[in-house]
Amino acid sequence: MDLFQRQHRVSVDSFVNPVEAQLNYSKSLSSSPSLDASSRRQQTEADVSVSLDMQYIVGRNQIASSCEYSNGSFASEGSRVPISLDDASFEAQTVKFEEPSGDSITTIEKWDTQKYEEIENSSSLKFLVTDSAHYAENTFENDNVRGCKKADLSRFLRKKEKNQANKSVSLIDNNTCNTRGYKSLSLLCENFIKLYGNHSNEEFFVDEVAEILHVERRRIYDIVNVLESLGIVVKKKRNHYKWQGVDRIPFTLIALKVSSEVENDVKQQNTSTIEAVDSLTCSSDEGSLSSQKDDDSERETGLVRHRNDQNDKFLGVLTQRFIKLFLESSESVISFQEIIRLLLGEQDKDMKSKTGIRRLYDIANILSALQLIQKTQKWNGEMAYEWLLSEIAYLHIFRSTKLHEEKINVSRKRDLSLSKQHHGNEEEKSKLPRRNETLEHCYNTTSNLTVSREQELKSFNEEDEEQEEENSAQVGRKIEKEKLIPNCRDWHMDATQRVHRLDDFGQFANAYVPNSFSGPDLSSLDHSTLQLQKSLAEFQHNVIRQWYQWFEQVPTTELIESTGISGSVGTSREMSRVAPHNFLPIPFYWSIRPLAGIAPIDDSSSICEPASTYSVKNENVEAEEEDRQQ
DNA sequence: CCTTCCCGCCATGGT
DNA sequence: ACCATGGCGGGAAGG
Repeated sequence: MDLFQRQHRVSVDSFVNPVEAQLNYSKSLSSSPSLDASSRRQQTEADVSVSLDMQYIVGRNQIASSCEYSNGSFASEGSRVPISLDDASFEAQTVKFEEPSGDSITTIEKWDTQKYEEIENSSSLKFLVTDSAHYAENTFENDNVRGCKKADLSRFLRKKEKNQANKSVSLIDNNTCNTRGYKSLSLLCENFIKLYGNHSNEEFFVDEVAEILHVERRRIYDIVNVLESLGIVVKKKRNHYKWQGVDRIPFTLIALKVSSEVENDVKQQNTSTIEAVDSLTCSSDEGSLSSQKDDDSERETGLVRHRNDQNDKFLGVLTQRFIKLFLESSESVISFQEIIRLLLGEQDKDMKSKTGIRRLYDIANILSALQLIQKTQKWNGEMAYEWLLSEIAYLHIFRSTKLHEEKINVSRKRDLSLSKQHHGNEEEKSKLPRRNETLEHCYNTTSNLTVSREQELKSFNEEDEEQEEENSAQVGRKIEKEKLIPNCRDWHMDATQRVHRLDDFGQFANAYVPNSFSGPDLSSLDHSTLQLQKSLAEFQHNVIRQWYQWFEQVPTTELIESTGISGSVGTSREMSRVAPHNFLPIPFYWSIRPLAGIAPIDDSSSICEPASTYSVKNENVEAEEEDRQQ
């Protein structure tokens, strides 16, 4: 039992790869105690000690542990210990906790709360008993109460008959629905997402959705506005939206990240890229040059209103800025007060910004329903929100290919458990310059897109071959991987039964740039914007490739489910809604369907999805072709 | 009491 | 003129 109280050393850059870190951690438990465990976040200190004194049951197959760094900061889900279920069905819960060596530590049956508490009291292991139980309860038994069955509801959507309506009403419990919690925006958003999930291209009408979800139309707008700013839905026309799918999120995030990088660049030095930048971040009017000053003056005020013609939905803009905050920050946890200050400015924060704060609550609730953020607390007790998506995703984006490959090679040649501290420090120092470099690369590639793409693909294939030649053991590993991928999927599908949202990152989607960057009318875009969009797509393609490589070199002895639960704080309701997908590192998920991901963007035939999904892209291509013809 | 944030009024602007 | 949108803030529910 005291196994978990041991202090473990954590090397700085082991955040790179959660699976790897996981394995290292497993090794460290089973063999030598001084091996690297993981910290998911970069720490400035050389190492930090982690005490694994708290364990959270976060799902069916695992416990998440939280760890406390020696510098006082607190991070969760740093390491995970796998547990196994005797029975496959969740109802017959006999849970066996085992340490990685395989010895069973404890067995608990039936989610017996008392037993949990006994153990919790008698040992250093701490379980979030009630929350886990609650979690299980809610995802199964209460599914009909809290959730909406997609089949029933969409049938209702089609027929729209009164009888069907009654049936649908029964899905939503009438007695529990009265409390405030059951009317929350986040829950509503959850249901909304459950309703459409990743069924891209499905179209819906605001009034219908409102009817289905039993809310006022006004609430739908709240959600839709946020979803739209994330690219999940697109407005077609009045009262008419199209569901693009939750799998747009990664791309929107990438785009946001890129745009904030660009903004930072502009702030620092006024380079010649300014026009391009302007057209990327704002709507692309003809006055891209002249409209530069008032932007700055507005920025001081705090309440930045982008003078986007019809796109200036305050909630949407605020949402994007909200997210950018996390994408820019080196911390994953930002206190709510800080968010208020950063987004709403100082202001007489008594009455006036009350409205803004209300909106921030709205946004935060919706985003947490999307599993992008989660409510937590800082050590000083301050209410804060935590960004839930793994940071690796974004770090990898801005890592230059060369260095990345170098690193892969290095790590491939030596044991993964070796310390990489020096390497990590170097990386830390050269981080900023490389970002710019990458951006430049991003721009430069636009000039010769098709060629560079060919080259890239070619070089990628070559690399692939090289990799196989390089190490014959690699082949075996690869085969193992082949087996593994379906397993991942199985797990994935299996988990879907518990958490519907897991399924939401559906088919791989192509590059997408949200409206707020491109402006609604793609055909009217100027040349540089198109170029930028293409380069973005190129960029994403590159990222995907890198991720694929990353996955390639992960030693695949065993994959461990990752999780979203992290904080020790939070109401049980919130905990109950935590779903793993957010922590499924995006690349990990993507790697399930690598071929789709690697498909060249301009070759729509090789993409597994119907071309209609890529309306943005297609329009883009069309516009481009028009350009050429003229 | 303070924090959170649901509700719905009503101005605005598209059809 | 109609009505879909969505900014906005009162004030209720939760802690």
